[in-house]
Amino acid sequence: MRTSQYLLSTLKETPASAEVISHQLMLRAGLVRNVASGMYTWLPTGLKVLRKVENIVREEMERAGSLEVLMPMVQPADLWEESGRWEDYGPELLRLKDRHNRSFVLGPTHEEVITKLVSNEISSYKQLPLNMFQIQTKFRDEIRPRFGVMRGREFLMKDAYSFHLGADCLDKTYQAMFDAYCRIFDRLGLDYRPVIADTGSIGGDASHEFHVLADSGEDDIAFSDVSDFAANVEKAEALAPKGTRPEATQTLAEVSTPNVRTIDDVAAFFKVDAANTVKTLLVMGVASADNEAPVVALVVRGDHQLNEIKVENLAQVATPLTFATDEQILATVNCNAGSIGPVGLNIDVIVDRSAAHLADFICGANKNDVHFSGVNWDRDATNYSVEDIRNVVEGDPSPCGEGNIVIKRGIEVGHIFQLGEKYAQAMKCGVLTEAGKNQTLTMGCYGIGVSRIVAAAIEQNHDKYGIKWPEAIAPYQVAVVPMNMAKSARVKETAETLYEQLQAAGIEVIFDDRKERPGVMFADHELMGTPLLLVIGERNLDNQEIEVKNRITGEKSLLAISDVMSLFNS
RNA sequence: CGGUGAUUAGCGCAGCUUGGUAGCGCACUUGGUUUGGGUCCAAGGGGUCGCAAGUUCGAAUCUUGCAUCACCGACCA
Repeated sequence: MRTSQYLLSTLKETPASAEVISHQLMLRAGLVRNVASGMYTWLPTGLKVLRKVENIVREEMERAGSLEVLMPMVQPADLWEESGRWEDYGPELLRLKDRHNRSFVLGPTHEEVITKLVSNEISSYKQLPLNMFQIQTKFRDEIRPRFGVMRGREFLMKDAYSFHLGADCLDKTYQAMFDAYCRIFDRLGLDYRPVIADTGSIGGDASHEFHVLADSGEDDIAFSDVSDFAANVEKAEALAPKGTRPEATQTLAEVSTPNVRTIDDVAAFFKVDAANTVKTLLVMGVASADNEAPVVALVVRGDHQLNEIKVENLAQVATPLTFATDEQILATVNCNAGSIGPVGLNIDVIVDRSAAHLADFICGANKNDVHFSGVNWDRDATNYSVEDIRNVVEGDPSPCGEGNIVIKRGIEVGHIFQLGEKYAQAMKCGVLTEAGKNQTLTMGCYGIGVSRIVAAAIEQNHDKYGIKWPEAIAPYQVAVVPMNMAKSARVKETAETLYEQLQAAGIEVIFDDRKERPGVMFADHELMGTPLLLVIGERNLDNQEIEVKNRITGEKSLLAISDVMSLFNS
């Protein structure tokens, strides 16, 4: 490609709307342009990268035995009513009507369509297992699109769905997909981790997320500093502290604490670490048949955070998690939120494992402006149950039993689920077994955010000059950059010849034939991240040499013109 | 959806307090200059100041409403 015939569209200045580095660089390097909130046009350079990611994903999915299909982006509402998600999905599902006033949705995912397809096409166990994927535009009406294509409303996704007669068969495909995902991210040249995940709203049993590690990531991942263990912080189990609880050494004391409300206040007032205090949160419990919903107390150590997912999974607590209002708090404990404590509470009290391990701690006294010190479980506070209800923090023992927890940020680029029978059951998708009986199928589903990967790759591979593409997804492998070609006939001739040779060899080459100053050309190619620059100038032509510059390492070297093709022999 | 802020040339911004000819830098066009790291000089083109209503002789500027965009929280590839 010649730059003179290309849409380079590089920007010197950073558009103000771009927050994260990948978004800034994608705009500056001319990869994408914003059309509306969360919707982007892919320019030629960006599309080349997107297609490369797509092709790696496609190749590895096919290698793993998945069959490519293409389903419509617009789907009839009937299907969604059948699965129950017309009700469940909420406003993220963009609904529309056609000219006949029939309802449709813009597909945020394709479980309904594929399950319907399989239910129509497959009737015998002999046709199973079956695994199909597509690479297609999805639309989710995100509450808050941000970070460019990282969280767009319209985005390119690879989604795969597998169908099985039983859990064993699903396990095998799940493992095959897990392995395929590892190969995909290996080939893309990304630093990633598979992590144990919450199954979220899609529901189901086993689930792993694949995260690209980057400080700008939106998810917290908990790792073991020793083993391979990695889990989403929401999912990571917080183990009980080792050993038995220390003995009580202090007596219970009531202390007047005017204007001491927050944990920080309490710790400062008593001159203790927040870890020696507990906070007590009141949330709504599950209503029984004849009663209104009761209030339930949750107790965590002052330095810990409540994990809402873990709490919602408790039988006593209402879903979704709802905090008690100030009026309900007053009615229940007769004090303000800042002075609640577990001593003498006559409601359900659920204590986190770490909080339950404390002795001689400090908590609210259920009287305004009063706290207890020297509190001890069983002696002072009784009738409670102990559960894991907090987020893990750095330094906690790893749930795998080896090492301690380290927390890093990740960008979720892939997610695999074992769905179970949820959709197959709702949409009556079954086959006749060997015994001639109808059996509902078990499903798995496997997603990869293709457009998000492009942004994630940049987050992980850039410097102050611009993008440093991993070789596998660079839009061009090499740039031919002639110095002052307009004035030097032999520079021009050498550059043209090299360009033709490289093209003839099937190498993706961009030839900067603009009448620009060298600095402009260098800046543009470094911004766009082309891995290799061939610089042709009068300076080295006397020796029949050109300069080769490696974008990733920054190394420069001289090379005989006759040896240029040897750069690409691999 | 809640909280915050923004909207003036393709991009980045000033002007608004105190109403009176719409400006700067980058980009773009033309000519010259320069040519191994975003040259320099000169001349030019480009704006219903987000939309609507109101106040006023007169509104980018004041008032009200709406829209859009972005940031902080709850959702997800």
